[in-house]
Amino acid sequence: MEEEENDTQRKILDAAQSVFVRSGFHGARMEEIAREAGINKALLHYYFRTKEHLFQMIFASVARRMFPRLSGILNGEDEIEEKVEQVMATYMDFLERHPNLPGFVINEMNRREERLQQFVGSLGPLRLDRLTAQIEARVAAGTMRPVTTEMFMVNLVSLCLFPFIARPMLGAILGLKDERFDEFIEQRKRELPAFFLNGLRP
Amino acid sequence: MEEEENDTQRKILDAAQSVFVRSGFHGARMEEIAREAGINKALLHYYFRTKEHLFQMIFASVARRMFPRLSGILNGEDEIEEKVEQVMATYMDFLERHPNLPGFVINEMNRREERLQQFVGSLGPLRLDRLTAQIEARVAAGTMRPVTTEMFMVNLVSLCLFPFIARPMLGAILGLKDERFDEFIEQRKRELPAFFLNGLRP
DNA sequence: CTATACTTTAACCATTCGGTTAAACCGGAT
DNA sequence: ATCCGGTTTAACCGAATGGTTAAAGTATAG
Repeated sequence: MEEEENDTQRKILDAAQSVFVRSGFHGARMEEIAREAGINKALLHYYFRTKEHLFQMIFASVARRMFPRLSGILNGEDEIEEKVEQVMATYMDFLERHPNLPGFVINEMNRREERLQQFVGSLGPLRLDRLTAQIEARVAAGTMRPVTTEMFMVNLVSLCLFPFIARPMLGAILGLKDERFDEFIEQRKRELPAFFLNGLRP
Repeated sequence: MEEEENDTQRKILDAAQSVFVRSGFHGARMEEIAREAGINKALLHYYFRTKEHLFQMIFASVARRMFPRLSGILNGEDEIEEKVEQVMATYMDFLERHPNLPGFVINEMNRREERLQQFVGSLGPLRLDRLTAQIEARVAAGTMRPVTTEMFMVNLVSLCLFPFIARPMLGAILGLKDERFDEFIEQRKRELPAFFLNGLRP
């Protein structure tokens, strides 16, 4: 009785995500998805009519997971220092487990404007008023240099996300491959909050 | 007599870069490149035998321009503060003029390992020993918190590059579109060096 | 038993796309 | 006049690919 959302469908979605993320929409082959799901093309189309349709499922699902629980932390009651530490830890832990989701999402968004809507739609509403209030209070008190919430957020996300998006490039330029890269990330997790918070001191 | 490297060839390369950067290797269509160059498919293959061949030209050329003159500045004689300001200014000016080159390069590198070689080959040798010496001196003097040259570089590049790579995403999340985005970047150019340098204070 | 949903097999269609070919055209250099 | 490289036109090829179809097998629930 349709218990657990159907095993085959699950296998298809997993395979599709793997292939789409690895190859992008244009590079992905339906045949490959079928093979990786352990089924055949006919059944694939039986479940998901078109490539476009399947892709949209995957994209929405991946986009939804791109910022895991950060919104809650950022608009919570903790002090800024606490928030920054928690967000960075949470986010980089997540990225270590899913290192190539962001590159996929960002790239597909660059290619087709329509995906923007899907992306926005998949996001919970981003409420940052409490964070903004905290920042403004600090600035007014002179304990933080003037900074907009936008700038704050972009810096935060840049520092977390970029190394994963550009991983092969960093590998090539700085010789950060595999284990070296993992070490690098571990070190980064330790240093980044202090670096970021320090940068905001007046 | 073969004056200026051939006009048609130039037009083809320009069109190819435009299309490849916009659509990626798999998304790009030879027909479209021909059209955008104002010629036809036959002539396109007359100049560049295969899509792969044409792509490699473009990729190498674009990769070569991805870090314009940063190496020279970073290993120069100036003080670190001066270097950081110059690098950020130079780089972000460049990125304002070529906002989508990095996304293209990084993405293609993510898709096919072989491109790493091409990328590395297109880079001048990256010498950072003088910068490293400066950092170490500062750290030893207690005027800078301990940081590796790698971490220094990744932070620097992250903060400059990421907003351009993720431009549509930032547009969607933070409402930074077009003019707003340009303003944002201008503001960023002013604030970023101080933020970065400040982050390294002990 | 039988209806129904799931699954396989295998062939097939239409389109797209990279790439080729052949013929003719054109302009400038010799 | 002729030669030649660049250029166009237009047709064509072959492979890959998204998608369809028909027929048959399997399982399970009623």
